[in-house]
Amino acid sequence: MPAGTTDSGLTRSVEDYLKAIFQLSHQGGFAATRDIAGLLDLAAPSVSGMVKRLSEMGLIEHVPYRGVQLTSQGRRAALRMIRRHRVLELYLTRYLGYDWDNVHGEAERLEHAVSDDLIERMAGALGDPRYDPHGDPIPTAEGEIEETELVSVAEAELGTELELRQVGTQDPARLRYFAEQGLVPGVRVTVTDRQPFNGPTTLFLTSTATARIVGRELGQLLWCAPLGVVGGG
Amino acid sequence: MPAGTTDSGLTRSVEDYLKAIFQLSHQGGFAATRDIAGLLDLAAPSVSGMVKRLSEMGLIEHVPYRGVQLTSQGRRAALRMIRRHRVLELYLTRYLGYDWDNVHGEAERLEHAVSDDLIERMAGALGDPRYDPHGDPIPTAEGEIEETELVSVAEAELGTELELRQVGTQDPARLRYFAEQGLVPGVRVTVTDRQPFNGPTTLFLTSTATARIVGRELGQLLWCAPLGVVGGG
DNA sequence: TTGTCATATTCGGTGGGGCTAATGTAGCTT
DNA sequence: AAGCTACATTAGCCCCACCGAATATGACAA
Repeated sequence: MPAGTTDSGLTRSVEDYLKAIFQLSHQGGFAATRDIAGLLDLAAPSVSGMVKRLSEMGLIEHVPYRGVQLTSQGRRAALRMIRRHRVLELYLTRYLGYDWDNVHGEAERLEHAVSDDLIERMAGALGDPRYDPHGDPIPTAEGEIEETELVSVAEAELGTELELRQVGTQDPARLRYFAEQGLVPGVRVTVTDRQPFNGPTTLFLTSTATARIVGRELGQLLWCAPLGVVGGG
Repeated sequence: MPAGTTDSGLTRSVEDYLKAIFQLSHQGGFAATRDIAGLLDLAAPSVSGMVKRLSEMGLIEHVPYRGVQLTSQGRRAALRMIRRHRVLELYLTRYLGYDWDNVHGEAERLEHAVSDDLIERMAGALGDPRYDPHGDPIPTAEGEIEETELVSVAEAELGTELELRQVGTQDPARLRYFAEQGLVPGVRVTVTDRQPFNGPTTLFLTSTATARIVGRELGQLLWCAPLGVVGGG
């Protein structure tokens, strides 16, 4: 293992770039330089420089002025980091008193340092979990990740009963707010109303029989799987 | 926190140097360039360069051609790293199935990445422990470390009953051997014999009533506290 | 005193990864 | 077609932390 590298033989920076690129290329599209820079809080030229190195390493494909895509090798490395991150988040939450709103930063630091061995021990202690505290699927050690078609609360059809699956933010304030509102993965909600012009959505929480009004911005962070239509349209 | 630094505001490298210097300056003496280089597996010029930076940062005092000493600030930072390392070793051993012979490397990687908060959570989960799995004292969060006068098995007087306190190696093979021999912190032993010319020492283990013969090299790794004279001299 | 030798330091160079300022390009608009 | 704007890239620079080669120093021996 050369100096300055982690277990994977990649540097921390490289690992961060790959993770960022993975997150930015949801639908097999290209990740743009400026978006990577935004996500990693770097200047654009730094990204251009790294993009060059990454593509020389065979981890990404670069189409100048268009963006980048992970190669299968790059994707493997990215999924490995995501597994580490999510296993760590769950472990810290389960065993060390972290909450879903403050665990992200700690996992972000540890994900580069822990050995694969330790991650598998943690996963074992957790019973080989499939989801992290935010509901995001944990890739397997073999690099498989569950892909589910989810719909955001802000877009879901009226009258649909949904299961809240993923909360798409790491912002502590928003996460705390969601938790207060009972909007955590696993709860069932029905979309009862939505105001026009990108207005707020009204949800009915099945288990507690209470209503919640969720603005567009937050609604776009709540990802759900449909369970079936409850009320008529 | 500037880029490339850890929680302490120091880089990983700096943290490693400080820890190494602490370990090399047992009795308030100077740590020599070559010894630091040896411990960290670096070339001597690299150490000279870092020594310059560390002394500009006020973390060490450098007497050219003599060596370096930690300042109180440097000592604090070093003890902080040692606390992290030892808390991690104990946590991994207690909760994640590591053994005392394979835990060192993992702790070495994590000690730079974990937050102070996480260390204190681990310490809390462990009940604010005072010793790591090798018997080494864990500095407090405030930077106090227990200093006990210990004597090595290779030097201990004949006829003394001793409590084995610390095992001074991280070498997995030696640690495994010690464990097989029942030579772990906490056991009581009496020195019954020693061959001349730096020969092996014979120990009698109180609890199992068995004898062990320990050569000089290994005997120097086993540190004990005296309990009192048992047999006559 | 003068060598000699081990050790320390200085010098010059490398690579990773970041930055700002300057320049290039794609994709509109007009 | 020309120009504007947003974005990407190149150019030139910095810091960290390492290296080997060359040089300096201290301690001891002859």
